[in-house]
Amino acid sequence: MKEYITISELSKLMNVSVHQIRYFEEKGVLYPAYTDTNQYRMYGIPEIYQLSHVLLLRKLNIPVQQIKESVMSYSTEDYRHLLEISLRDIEAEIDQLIQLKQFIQRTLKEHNETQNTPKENYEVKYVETRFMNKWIEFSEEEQINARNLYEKRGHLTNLFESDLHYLYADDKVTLCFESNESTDMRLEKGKYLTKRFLVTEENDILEEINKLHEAQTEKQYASLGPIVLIERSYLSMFDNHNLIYEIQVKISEV
DNA sequence: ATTCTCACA
DNA sequence: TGTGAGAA
Repeated sequence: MKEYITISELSKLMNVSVHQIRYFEEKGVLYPAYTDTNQYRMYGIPEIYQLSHVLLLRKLNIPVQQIKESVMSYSTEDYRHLLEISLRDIEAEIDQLIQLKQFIQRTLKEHNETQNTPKENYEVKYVETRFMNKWIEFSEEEQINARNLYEKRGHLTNLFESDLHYLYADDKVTLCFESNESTDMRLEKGKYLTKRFLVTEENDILEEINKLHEAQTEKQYASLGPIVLIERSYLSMFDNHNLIYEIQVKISEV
């Protein structure tokens, strides 16, 4: 009898919890070799193999129910198929993680940039063509609230994970987000009068729009398109009281 | 030390 | 799909 081990010994051997071993038994994927007179579960070599088999399939995110089916009735072809499915799932996961990684890197980089340039000055800079997806259109007086966000909700999944673009033109505000594909909306490449600023209250935004108009007329720039207000919403993670904005307008020097 | 059951995430 | 607590 001594060549068999108890459940806690098996759990230490395989680095899993005692609980989990019993759970596998309840689900019908691993049974003890026999149960001792004291009702203790006892396990031998075949059970150790079986447990590693189960654990391996679990690592591939295969549900226990399916492991049970596989143990009972799967052909080698079925197993091939099983692994191919897992491969696809794992690759999808890797893609997601890469996306997350890039998001983190972008955010850290942008945060550094905003930290290193606390200047609140206007500057003229060249900006490449950007494609916009129109999301919501509303009038200047209208406020954004949870309700109309919800009612105009589209297929948008990662709401505040990208920069929100507010385009001010013809007394309308159009809320957009940037896209890679070429859509009907676009912001032309060219020189833009730009400024970064922090906002604590809604009113600050309107103020900044007026200031931009002033700066523009002062320097005699003609505007060649909407005023673009970019909200770095995810950067507010670093500071709950402030949102970072960049305001832009395309200009032609006169 | 191990068993079972129940509640919980 | 597990985990944690409590009683036996």
